[in-house]
Amino acid sequence: MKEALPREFYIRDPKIVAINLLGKILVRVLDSFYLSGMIVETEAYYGEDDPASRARGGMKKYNMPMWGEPGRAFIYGVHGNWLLNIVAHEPNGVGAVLIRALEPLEGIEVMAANRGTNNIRRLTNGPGRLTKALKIDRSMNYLDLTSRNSQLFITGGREIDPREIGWSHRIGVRVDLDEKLRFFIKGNEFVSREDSN
DNA sequence: AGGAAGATCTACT
DNA sequence: GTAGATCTTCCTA
Repeated sequence: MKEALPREFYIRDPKIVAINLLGKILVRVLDSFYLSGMIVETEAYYGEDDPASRARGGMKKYNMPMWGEPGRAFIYGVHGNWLLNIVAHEPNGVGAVLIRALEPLEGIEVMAANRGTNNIRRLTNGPGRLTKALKIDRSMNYLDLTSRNSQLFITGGREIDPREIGWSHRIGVRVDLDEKLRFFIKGNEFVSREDSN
């Protein structure tokens, strides 16, 4: 199996990281077997100047990872769901990328059991759904995703042609930035929702 | 101590 | 398409 993506991958503008994470593989090591899926939908979040970011309002105990080391997990809860982000920013910056949807690859039966459904398309096509399918919760906060020794890491997947990528405003936020910061693989059936450019 | 908001999900019509 | 459940965290007192 391939190596984990190196730390340098995440030491860039969150928007660049969000786009480049499309097509990569998220791997969850559970007991002695693997659950994995290809990342098909992401969103970029910035620092205190981003009204939709959890960094808005300054550093708190729960959002500290956004100021921390790129390539680590940032996990927090909304509406009773855990959401998985990857810390991503330029040196001395603040930011993270939300993983919004996966295309399931390995361990589909286990994911189905974790989710309590046999509908493959609904296994991991949303930020709260994929964390449940892969058994990701707050205990994995700030875990290093650049190490193959971690229970959660990211490896290279397939190359995505820029023309395969669609984008839209971020979903579920009340006040968004002018720039469209949600990215997805066009036509992929595991994207949470298809939107126009 | 209590209330409200929020990067969501499910079930139902 | 809409309503209600959900639960962590923050803000105010």
